[in-house]
Amino acid sequence: MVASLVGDPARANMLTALMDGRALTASELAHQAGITPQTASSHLSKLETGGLIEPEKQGRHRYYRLTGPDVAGVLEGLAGLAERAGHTRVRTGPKEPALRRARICYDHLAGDLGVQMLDSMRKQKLVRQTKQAIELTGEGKRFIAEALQIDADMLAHPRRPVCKACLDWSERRHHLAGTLGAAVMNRFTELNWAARDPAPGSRVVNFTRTGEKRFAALFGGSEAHS
Amino acid sequence: MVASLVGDPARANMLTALMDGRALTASELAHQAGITPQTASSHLSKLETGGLIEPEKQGRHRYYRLTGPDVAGVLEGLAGLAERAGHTRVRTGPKEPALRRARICYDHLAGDLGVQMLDSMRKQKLVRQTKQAIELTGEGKRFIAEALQIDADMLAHPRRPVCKACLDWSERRHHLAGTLGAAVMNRFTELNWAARDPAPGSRVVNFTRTGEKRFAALFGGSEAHS
DNA sequence: GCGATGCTTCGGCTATCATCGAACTATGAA
DNA sequence: TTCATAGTTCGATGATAGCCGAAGCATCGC
Repeated sequence: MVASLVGDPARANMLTALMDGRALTASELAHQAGITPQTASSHLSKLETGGLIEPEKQGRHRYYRLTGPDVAGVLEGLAGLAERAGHTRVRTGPKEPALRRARICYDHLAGDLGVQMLDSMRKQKLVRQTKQAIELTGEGKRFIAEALQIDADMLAHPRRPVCKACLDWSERRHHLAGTLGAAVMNRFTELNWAARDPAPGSRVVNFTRTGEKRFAALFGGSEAHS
Repeated sequence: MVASLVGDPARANMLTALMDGRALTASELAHQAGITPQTASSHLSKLETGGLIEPEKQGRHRYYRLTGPDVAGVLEGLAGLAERAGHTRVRTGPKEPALRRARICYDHLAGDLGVQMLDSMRKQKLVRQTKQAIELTGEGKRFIAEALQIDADMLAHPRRPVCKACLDWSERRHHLAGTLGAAVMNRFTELNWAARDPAPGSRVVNFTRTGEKRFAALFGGSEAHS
């Protein structure tokens, strides 16, 4: 059963550490989970046979990453249930509000700001939502090229859609995923508009003052409240 | 942790039994999971404090149901991951293809036919998708009143939207949930168009010959393949 | 009242599984 | 070659938690 894999605290910690989409080595994951390398090795092999993570050998290191965004989606869903149940066990630090405002979901922006961005993009007709998929409009392609210096043609990927709606557990609405979502988040980091919280294992994203302003200029700071 | 609750086989069986949206008594759930009532009682109280199920007392019976469609959604997601991993442990009966074609998700229709129905409703402009929510159009209200004898005004519910998109793990696309989704499925059963598989714990939905024809007439049988 | 049924609580048994120490393999560096 | 680091496998230990028998409350029917 997949759920029992996620059920163990040590494994859950490792998976949470991988939620930001990076690939981490076995010993880094062991450290994150607070267990010895031997124990971690056992857990990692279980997660691998369960299809939740996949390894990549590089020299004498073994990097592990989540097998796909859908895994991250289910993990977010579980976190949402825990949240809803007032399941306030440990781990409820003071960073909770920050986590709701902006955080990494696999490799793209989630939380209040993530939802706001996708809303604004729809309102500005930069994207068009057909069925469950999202499509970039011509105007949208121009927009990301000019405002964010992202070439829409570079976003094609064999195993992943360019745009995708990902359900946000804290906002219960969609934010932007897919290669575009990842590229936008990446751009924000490069432009020094935002940065991942340096605390190990944290998924919080901190915006700089200028980043906050630019973001508001592009995607509406205060007007779009609903 | 919520995942550890779902991780235990006995509890997973009980939750699976509740996925069709019915409320079952404690002893029925114990039987489904193949355990004694004492053990089941322990499990049920854990699931309750975990916020996954909620009880309703009725005479000397205690009926349990899932606390909401979002719980069913996460369970579907987990099932999807298990499916994707080729996680073919036990329980992979011959009813697999039938399960992909039509099954109960919480209380509404899922699977191939469920996705096809929502697609067709969008194409016929019976519903309008704004953001993550779905709305019934005026034409849609006329349609369900005439074709299915469902009064749109009767669908209001304090804790639940009328229409909602629910992600389908086998099709990876949305099907119709919410009170309308439940009402439609209910109507199909009443009209003898479809029936839940009699096998205990099964989520398969079997369509009758006439049901299949009527469904195709309303929601497109072969034309809408993509 | 009495018995029967549905469900829960308590206590003890047992098995599973996470954990770590120690030893082994493999890659990289000197 | 020799040493160091990254990772794995093996074996033993220990704690958690599922499980059931027995007993205790409720509710229903007579």
